[in-house]
Amino acid sequence: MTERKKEILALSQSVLKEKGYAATSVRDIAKALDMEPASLYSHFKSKEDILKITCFEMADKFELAVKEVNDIYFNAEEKLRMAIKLHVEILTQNLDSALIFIRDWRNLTGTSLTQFTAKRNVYEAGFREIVQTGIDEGIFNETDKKFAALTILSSVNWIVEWYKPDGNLNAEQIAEKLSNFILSGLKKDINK
Amino acid sequence: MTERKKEILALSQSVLKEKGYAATSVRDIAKALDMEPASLYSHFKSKEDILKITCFEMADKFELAVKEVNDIYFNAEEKLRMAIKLHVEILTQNLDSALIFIRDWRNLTGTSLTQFTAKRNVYEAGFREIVQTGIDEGIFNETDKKFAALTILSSVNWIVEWYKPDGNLNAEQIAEKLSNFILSGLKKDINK
DNA sequence: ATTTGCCTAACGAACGTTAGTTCGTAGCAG
DNA sequence: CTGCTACGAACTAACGTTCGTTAGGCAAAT
Repeated sequence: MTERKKEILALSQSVLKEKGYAATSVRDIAKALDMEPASLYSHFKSKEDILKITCFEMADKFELAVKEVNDIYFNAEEKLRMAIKLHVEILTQNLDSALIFIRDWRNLTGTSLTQFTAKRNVYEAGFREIVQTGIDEGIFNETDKKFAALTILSSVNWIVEWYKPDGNLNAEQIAEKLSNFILSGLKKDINK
Repeated sequence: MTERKKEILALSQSVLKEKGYAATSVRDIAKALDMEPASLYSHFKSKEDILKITCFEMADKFELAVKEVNDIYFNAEEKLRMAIKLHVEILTQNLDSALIFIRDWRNLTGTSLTQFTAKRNVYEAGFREIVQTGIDEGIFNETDKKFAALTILSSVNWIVEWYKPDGNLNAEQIAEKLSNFILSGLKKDINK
């Protein structure tokens, strides 16, 4: 991928995140890039190509992160905290792509869609494995693993909806808050 | 709203939930209804009209629910459990509309968009108030209220992505699992 | 001399929407 | 009960616009 292509991709993503993939036209993207719509096709095969690259780049990052966490040995709590931290870092360092990845992947078609959901399932399975480790170690409540993994991911993913890079919380602080919340919940431990 | 209009609205929603508002054409909807695209305009002013009605009907339901919970006196934990239960019930009883409400509201334009986000803020404020009550009563951890409310709402809303009406969990069971998770987290209380 | 990056021009298809019309039926007057 | 009226709900046809995309050319960089 040439520098120019990366540049155009990044700018395209910042346009796509605004109104969503389906509601954004190739002409919208071109206008933001101050070029003609047709010129985009010197770099990308199609509009969907942009979506595909975006979604798969993000999916790869997440997949890699969760594999990394599950390979290294830690106890389950450390694993989960690390997975959440990496996840939040990926999200906040790629806010535009992340939003598109989370919100617009459904607009993929054909084999791209199939392959994407497969990748996504791998990632979710990685999270479930972490939860399972915790249950095995006896430090997590016995709970529906799938349910827990989905609930964790949903709370983490939602941050793309409200996170502002210039806000008063950085990625690490958000990750820690989230980890505490997910691990210990809202209720005070009165025995502490 | 006539019976026929309700019928058409419901069927339109079941079409819209599939590919999302922006990616669904008036012709898609008409085809599912086995009628001509133009005929839809006997019932709705525009495509956006369908989205508007859907979003505001749902917003009204949620707004009403959280008001109800905050008016009646309970302790904070009961309040939160009740709010989550009502929220899950509304979601699961209106799965199509709920998905559109959560995913597609951004496609609203002009004053509809303004009014919608205002309604949504009212609802979120209601949740924050519940969290605040818990902090005041000393049973919830002191935490960023906004952060907590958003995290709670995100985990609850995500169920529209995976909930299947014929699955092995009904709305009440989901609500209870979610409440337990949100209140106590994943970590076992070893002092119990 | 070839490649790269963008251009102009235009294609056919699909888009949301409107105008005007037809058809069945409910309500009512004779 | 019949005949007239009004209206709701659908139709056909088409509108102007926007869509994603392609073909082919041109100028600068390699």
